[in-house]
Amino acid sequence: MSIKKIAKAAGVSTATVSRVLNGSDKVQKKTSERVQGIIKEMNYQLDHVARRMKVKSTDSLLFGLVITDIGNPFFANIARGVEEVAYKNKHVLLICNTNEDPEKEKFFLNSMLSEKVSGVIIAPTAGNSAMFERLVSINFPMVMIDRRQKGLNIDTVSINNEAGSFLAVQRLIKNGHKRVGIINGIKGLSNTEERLGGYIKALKEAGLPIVDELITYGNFVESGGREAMKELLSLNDPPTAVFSANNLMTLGCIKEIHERKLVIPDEIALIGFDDSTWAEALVPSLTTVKQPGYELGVNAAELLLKKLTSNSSSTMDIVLNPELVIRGSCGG
Amino acid sequence: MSIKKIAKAAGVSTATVSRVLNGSDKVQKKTSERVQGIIKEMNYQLDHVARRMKVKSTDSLLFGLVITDIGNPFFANIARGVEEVAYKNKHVLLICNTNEDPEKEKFFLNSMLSEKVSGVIIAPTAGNSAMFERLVSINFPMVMIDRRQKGLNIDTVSINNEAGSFLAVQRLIKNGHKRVGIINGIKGLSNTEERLGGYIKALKEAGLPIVDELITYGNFVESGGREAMKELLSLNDPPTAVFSANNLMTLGCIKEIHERKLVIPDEIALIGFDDSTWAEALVPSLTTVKQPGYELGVNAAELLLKKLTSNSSSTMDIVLNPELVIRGSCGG
DNA sequence: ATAGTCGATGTAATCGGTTTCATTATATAC
DNA sequence: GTATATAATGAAACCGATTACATCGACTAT
Repeated sequence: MSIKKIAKAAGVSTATVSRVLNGSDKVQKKTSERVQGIIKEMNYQLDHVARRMKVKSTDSLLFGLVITDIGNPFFANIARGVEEVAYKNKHVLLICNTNEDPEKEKFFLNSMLSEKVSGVIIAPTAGNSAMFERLVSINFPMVMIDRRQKGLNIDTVSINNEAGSFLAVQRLIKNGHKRVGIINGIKGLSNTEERLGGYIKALKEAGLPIVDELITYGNFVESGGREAMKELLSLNDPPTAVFSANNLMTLGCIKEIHERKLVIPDEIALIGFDDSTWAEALVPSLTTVKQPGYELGVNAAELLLKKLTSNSSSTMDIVLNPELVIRGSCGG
Repeated sequence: MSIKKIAKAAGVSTATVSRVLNGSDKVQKKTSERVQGIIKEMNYQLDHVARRMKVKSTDSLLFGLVITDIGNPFFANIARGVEEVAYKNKHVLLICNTNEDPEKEKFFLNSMLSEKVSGVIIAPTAGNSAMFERLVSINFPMVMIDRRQKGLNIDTVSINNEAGSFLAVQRLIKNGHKRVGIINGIKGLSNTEERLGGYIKALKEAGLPIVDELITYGNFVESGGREAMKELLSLNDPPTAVFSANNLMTLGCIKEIHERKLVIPDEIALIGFDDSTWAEALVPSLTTVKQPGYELGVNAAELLLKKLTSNSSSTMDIVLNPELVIRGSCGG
């Protein structure tokens, strides 16, 4: 079923059908109605692939979303937000999951170009800065989320990681802890660095020393959190409180704590980053820094849409504020 | 950068370039190498949109995935599995999230057609059977997951829900419970019905009565589980054990139980459906029926691929077996 | 030397839309 | 009644690939 058949059936040219389809005002009401009738009747559906060949790529009705871990509820929430806005604007989503692998990311970005998406929303890995520079230089519409790449003139939507981390660590200190450990994310990512920044700031503000052995890194998944927790708990003078910079790693922490039969928060206090559905169900319930993932997704999608319609090349950074949700695990 | 420019630069026709691109054997090695050199040099990337217009749609290198709740780790795992197989086969994924809304689902399915995906993997809502029939009748490659539509001749990959539910309820009975409640999913879906089947079977086998008031329904999200739990606990003779048919609803249950300060498993035993990362971290840890979501996704994608290359119209049902992961919440 | 094969390559149609430009029909001005 | 502006529509080029068919040259067989 093509536009040609509709044109023939309606006794008009394909140009007119196309105009009707696109709601052009240059077609007589009578004609338009007749054509629309036939479109309905013949159950015609526009071929987006063909359309995409001619139309400027900003109108392709297709967004790309590249995230690093679809299994992490934080990113799932982002996807929900992006999808919501996309749906409202009749866009459809190409979603890719890099699993923090730069090779996959490169393949996916090339796919996005080759699929002629209008633009992409991406949580970048640390390994493709050259490619990002190239994309920015050809003015490819892109919004970075969750992480930034320094020195890149590009729109970003992120969380104020430093503030979130600061709030958490400050709280632990306020509750009397002097040795606070951190289980941070992947080195080299902006969010990891910012979270470390907040941690340090809170310690400094309280006049506490920055102790190297209390600063550990995981890889954003459960096993990494568990390993880091083992490391911390094996110290001669282990921390009495821990801030874990990602929800999956927090689960790893908790499992290690349970295995060692330590009592939260009396023997070890804990605050996680990124609130989850299950945080409240834990015993004791988990204090977390709540990141507005859904809103982040919504904002990123709206920003991308705006980008596509305006032709200004100016960029902006949207920073969403996290919130400390105080529950039982931090004591106090 | 188009095939035309490459052709000009290499002094050959576009046909030859296309042949080189597709690894056709009818091109001289010398020519092929020269063209490939130029492709590299000019950083040419094939335009999949244009390609998709000519090529049979089974070769479009694009899959659709339609799920009902990307925020549910079960579906996130499925997506991971599908994506893994897709990536290995150089496919890219159009992912849509219906949120159990048939209108959205209809829109998405139409989009998929219009985007000329090779095929789709879908967890159907209950509201579009006419459309599914139409799609099957035009032989549109489709694999249904998690849920089936009765009377539809279509490939499916699902979990043996009845067996899973049976295992759970049987366990609760074995642990001495005589009044076992169920919090089931959305009425009208095959998985919901099958889970009810397993529940009934286990009760019957134990010679226990089927009590209507112990059978409740939620909507697959936390709030629904909580409401259902309230209902059960408000009965004159409340159940001593509950089987909850979905992980998010289980969280709702637990929160309600905590609010009422009931002790799991002594005052109320609990088994959930679908294992989650957090199940083990709860206190007591949560006994669950583990569904192999990732494997389900992998199988669905492989089945779809097979479907596309074979031209047999025969269909199959792949049923994966769940597993009871016994932890603390079921007592015993 | 001629015909017939075969392999490598080119020509041009095609996929299904959009859009520019030309054309026709209608309305308005004088 | 003629000229001109304006509105509605059509013809055809185009997007960037694939591919059926045509062509051409080299080689083999007779």
